[in-house]
This record gives sequence, structure tokens and C-alpha cells, in this order.
Amino acid sequence: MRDVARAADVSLSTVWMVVNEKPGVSRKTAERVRQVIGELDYVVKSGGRRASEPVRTIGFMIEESSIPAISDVFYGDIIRGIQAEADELGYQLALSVFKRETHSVAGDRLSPLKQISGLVIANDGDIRPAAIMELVSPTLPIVLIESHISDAKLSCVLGDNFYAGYEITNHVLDLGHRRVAVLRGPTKYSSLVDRLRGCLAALAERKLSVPEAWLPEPIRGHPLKGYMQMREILAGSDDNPPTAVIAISDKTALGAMEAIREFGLRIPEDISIASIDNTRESAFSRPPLTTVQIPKFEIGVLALRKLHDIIEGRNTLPYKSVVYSELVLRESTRRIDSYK
Amino acid sequence: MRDVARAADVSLSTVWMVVNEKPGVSRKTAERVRQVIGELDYVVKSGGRRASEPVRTIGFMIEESSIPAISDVFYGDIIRGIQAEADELGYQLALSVFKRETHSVAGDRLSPLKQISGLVIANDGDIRPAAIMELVSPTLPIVLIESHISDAKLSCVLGDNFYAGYEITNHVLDLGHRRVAVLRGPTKYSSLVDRLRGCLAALAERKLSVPEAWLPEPIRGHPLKGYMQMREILAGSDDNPPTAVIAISDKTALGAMEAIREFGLRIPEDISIASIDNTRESAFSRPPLTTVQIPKFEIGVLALRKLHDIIEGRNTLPYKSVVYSELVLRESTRRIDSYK
DNA sequence: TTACAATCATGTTTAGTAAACAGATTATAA
DNA sequence: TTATAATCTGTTTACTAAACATGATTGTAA
Repeated sequence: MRDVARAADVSLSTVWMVVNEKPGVSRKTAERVRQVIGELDYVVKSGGRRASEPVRTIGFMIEESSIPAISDVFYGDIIRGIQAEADELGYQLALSVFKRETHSVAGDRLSPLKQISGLVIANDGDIRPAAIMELVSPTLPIVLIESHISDAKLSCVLGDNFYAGYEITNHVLDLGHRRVAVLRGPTKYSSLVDRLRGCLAALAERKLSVPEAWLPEPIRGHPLKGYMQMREILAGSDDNPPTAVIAISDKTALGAMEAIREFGLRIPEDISIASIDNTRESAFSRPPLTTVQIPKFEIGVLALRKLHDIIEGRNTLPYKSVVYSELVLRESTRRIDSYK
Repeated sequence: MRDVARAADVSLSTVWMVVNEKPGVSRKTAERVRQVIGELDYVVKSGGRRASEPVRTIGFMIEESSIPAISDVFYGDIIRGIQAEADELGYQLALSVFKRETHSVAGDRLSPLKQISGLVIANDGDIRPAAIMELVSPTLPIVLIESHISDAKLSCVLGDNFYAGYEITNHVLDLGHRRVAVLRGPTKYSSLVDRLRGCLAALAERKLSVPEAWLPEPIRGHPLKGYMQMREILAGSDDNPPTAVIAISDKTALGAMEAIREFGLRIPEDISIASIDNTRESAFSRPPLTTVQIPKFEIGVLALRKLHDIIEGRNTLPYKSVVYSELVLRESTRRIDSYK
């Protein structure tokens, strides 16, 4: 580097600035230095004072059962967003897997995370509030993704789940449907609970409600909850099935569509179905699903940005960051009177 | 300044750095320069190239009818928060009053705001979405306070109104009340609409609903909405009044308490009443009001911080910042069975 | 051979400067 | 009176010297 500096007739510091793309070098000089670097075949070696900002690591915690979720469409997009912003801000990502069996998370679980400067927790439902509370400490910044704990005021990034539920319900009601079934999700997912509340609020505003049989609890642990719930509804309503179904997630909707087809009903001619997520599959189902877009990539980006702000000492007050959702109209919903 | 530099045996730039408290001067040198400045009785004159960062101004827009609101308890706290953070970040605040009569806001209204670098809009309901949309431009960063426009994805800072409504309703229901009246607000206040939705969602989750007579519309333009609504409810329910009332805001609750007293009923012995806001008055009403704390000061701080981020080019993606609310238990609510 | 210190080679950072820059004011010329 | 040049002020950028931190290498003594 010293040689380059001499050859280009600038100081050592200037060469360093050019190499590290720091501001404070004019276009002209930078160009000249770069040229000399080329001529001398100079390559930066390691060594020297360690960078004042070593690569900081942030932990990304996800529960064991969701590991395939890394390639999963919903969390996949979120993780892409986190990764993208981590690169941008110069963080490294360390994956931390949470095992449900180990009910305590603090001591041993955290040990590989001793060195991290912040933690993003993507809660798929099985990381219980108590376990998260164990992690909370003034020294470890934490940002939750798509989940929030009512009693603990933690920083989190969420889709506008309540409004998504509200909006999709109003869409269905605006199409004239009154015999509506709702496929809810497990209560451990706070995002799905919020969606359901939005749905209930929309119904209540019109002084409507869903009969209990058409708002079945999901079956614990069953992988095809939507399919099972829909079968239950259709089997229980004889010749008078609902004219529309609101599913709490795209996955639920896809399962439900399977069940509807098995009962020989057509979508949307006999039954309209709508849901929330706008996962990639939803565009390619038959028929394409009317759903609500949750900006997953952006949630990831925002989560990392927020964590960064907390690490840097800005943003001391915890609050929810809620990104806007948007109705995506496709072909699985239809006006009821046009087929009366 | 040149003389000081010569006397202290440093460069002009160094003196400037000392005067402007910029980094890059060692303790020792700075001390020497400051001493020389003292000896020579040097004072900075104006003139020279204008500071690259002149005092930037941000506009604070509020509607005409709310000007007394500046001293009002709710907006008062928010404004204190904005002011505090503006000082912190080096902004000046310019007040802009929105007149309802001038239905267009863009041209003439904005003119005094031509020079501002950002705008905080505290919407008390009368700044219609269309008027706000007229202001939206890629060059003018805007942050909304305690209001959001469903269709336009704008940056905003809100209390957790939905959850506040949900929480206070659950509190009342947990006390065993089932004959519950709800005092709603005008629909132009999106924050009050959200509170009502939270309330309806909580009721719907327990398969309860409010009879229409106990969910009266507020009287347009009447200054004592809560009082009037409560009278209507009590007058219409003969000898069987509700056992609990949920008011959408502290102000509504205070009015309602007046009406309840006039009907010769006791709080909380005959009727429990709870609301949302935790304005200062609510602690001193008789009895002190059970309510939900909306962190007003923090909303103001956050709004300005968020606007600053947008001005600085960070935070390009608009989202809602929702600060946590908290139940404040006081004496206006009581378990129903203890007085059966 | 091992232990340890000195030196060297590397890149990184801080404190500092020279010179260009820009608005306001004053002097000078048209 | 108006235009323009000179000059006053403070401000900013591009750049450097020297101190700094770390790992590798070498020299020296046990």
C-alpha cells in the first residue's frame, strides 16, 4: 500500500480511503489511485489494526419445527429481507434453533449466542412468551417478528394482521355473502389471532356473527388443519353450506379448497373463498386465490433496521411497527347474487 | 478568526471546528484555542457561506377547531413530546392551522409551509383524507399522528387503540358484567373507530354483542356527546340500565358520569364505567376513572423521530408505529356480583 | 528446542491543514 | 444610481502526517 501511495503521489491514508470506498477522496484522485493499483497488481492483505467495527453478529431465532421454514414461502421471504438488510448494514446472521423440549431457553440455549449484539425472534407459535421473557435483558436488544406479547412491551415488526382480517371480511360481505364460515388458526399464533379479531370486528360492525359450527377450532397438531376444518363444516351443514369461506391463512385456504372440491362444489360458483398471506402458491392455485398481501420481505428488512437502531442506541422506546397490507383480488371470490 | 488561528498556532479550520464543537480536535488543542479566544475577546460574527445545515423547520398541522387543543391535555402532551424531540434533533416547529372551510389545502394553505422539510399532521378528524392526499408528494415527508388513512399507505404514529379497546372491554367483562353499553365516537376519528373495533372484537370473542340502543351514535357537533349519549341510554332502559359502560374516550366518560349522577345512580355501585386515554383529569374525577393509558408524550417524540428518519433518507418504507397502551385500574369499575 | 522480546509489515484511525468556496459588505467605476 | 469588483466573514472538502493496533518474523537467551 505504501508503494501504491508513492507511485500515485498521494498519502497512505488516501490509498486506504480509495480501497475502502470511504468518502473524502475526489473523483480524480480516486481514479488515479485505482489505476496505479491496477498497474502494480496490488491486493489488500489482511493484518494491521483490526477494523474498529468488527463484523457484528445478530442472532435469528426460530423454533426447531420450523427449520424447513427457512425455505418456506412465508418465512423464506422474511429471511431474504433480513439477510438483504444485514448485508447492507454489515451484520452477520447466526441461526439459533429453539427446541420446544428444552423449556428453559436462557442459560444453555443462549450460550452460542453470547457474542451477538442483537436477536430477531421469528415466532411460529412454539416459543412461549415465558421463554422469550427469560431472554429479555437490558443488554440484549430483541425484535420480534409477526408476533407480539400482550403483557410485555417488546419491539416487534408485524403485518397489519388485524386490518387484513377486517379488509378480507368486508370484501366478502361486500360481495353480498351472508352465510360465511371462518377457518381460524391456533391461538398460539398471535398474528392469526389478530386476523380473526379483524374478521370478527368487521362482522360485528354489520351486526353479523358466525354460527359456532362455522367457526371450528383447528385440530391440534394435525398438519392439514384447513382441510379438516372445511370437511367438518361441509359435513355438518347438509344441503345448506356457507356461500363463502374466510381462511385465516393461504395454507388453510389451500387445504379447504381441497375439501370443497371433494364435496363436489365449485369455487367460486358455489362457494367463494378468500384468505390472507399472498404466499406464492396462492397465485397458482385453481382458481387463483383472492387474498391479502402481507409484505414479508419488507417485514424482514424493517426488523433488521429496527434492531440496528436499538443496538445503536436510538429508538429506546419499544413499539410495534405495522406494515401495510393490501387486498389482492383474484378469482376465488364472486358476487353472490350473480349465481342465485 | 484568522487572528485567533495565528495566535494559537493552528489553522483556520481548526479554530472553526473548536467554535462549532465539531469532532476532530484533540482536547489539548481545543483548550488552547478556547483560551486564545478568551484572551482576544473574539466573538463569531455572522456572514460567510451559509451553514450547510440551516435550522430546518418542520410544520405541525392542526385544524382550526383544535387550536385550544394546544393547551388541551391530549394534544398538549403530544406537542410537548414533539417539541422536546425537535429541540433534540435541531428542528424548529412551525404551526400551520388548517381551516375546514378552505376545502382545498394544497396551494394557498401550503404556501407558508413552502420551506419546511417535513410535516406532522395531528388530525382531529376534520382534515379529510382527500386534503391530506393533496399534500402528499415525494418531496415532502409527512407523518400522521393518531390517525391513519386506510387506502393511503402513509407513515403514522398511533396509540394501540385497537388493543386498548380490546383490553378495557375484557376488563369489564372479566368483572362479570354482561349488560354493557358502549359510547362510541364520531367515525371521522380513525383512532376512535379502532378503539370501537377492539371493543367489538372482544365482545365477539365471547359471543356477546351490544343491543343497538346501547351503542348510540354520537350527536353531530354537540359538545357534550358523552353526556347526551348516556342520557339517551338511561332514558331508554327504564328500570333496567346497563351495569357497565365503556366510553371511547375519557372526555366521553366524564360527560357520561355527569348523566349517570343526574339519574341518581352511583358509580361504581350501580354502574361501572371505564374508558380510554388516561388524560390528566381522569385521575381526579369522582370516582377516579379506570382507563387505558395512551402514551401521548411518547407518540410526539416518536413522530418527530420518524419524520427525521424519513427526511434523512432512512426509513423509506411507510408503516404504522404503534406504541403500547396500558390498563390503569382505578375506582370507577367494580365486580358485578359483589353488589347483586 | 523453547520462551520471550524486539522489530517489522500490514492496514486503520485521528487530528490536523491548505485551499477552494460562498454569502455579505464595502469600495470603485460606469 | 446602478453595476461590478474587491474583500470581509465563516464553511467545507480533499488530503496528509503521525500515531495506532495487530499478526508475522526474527533475534537472542535459557
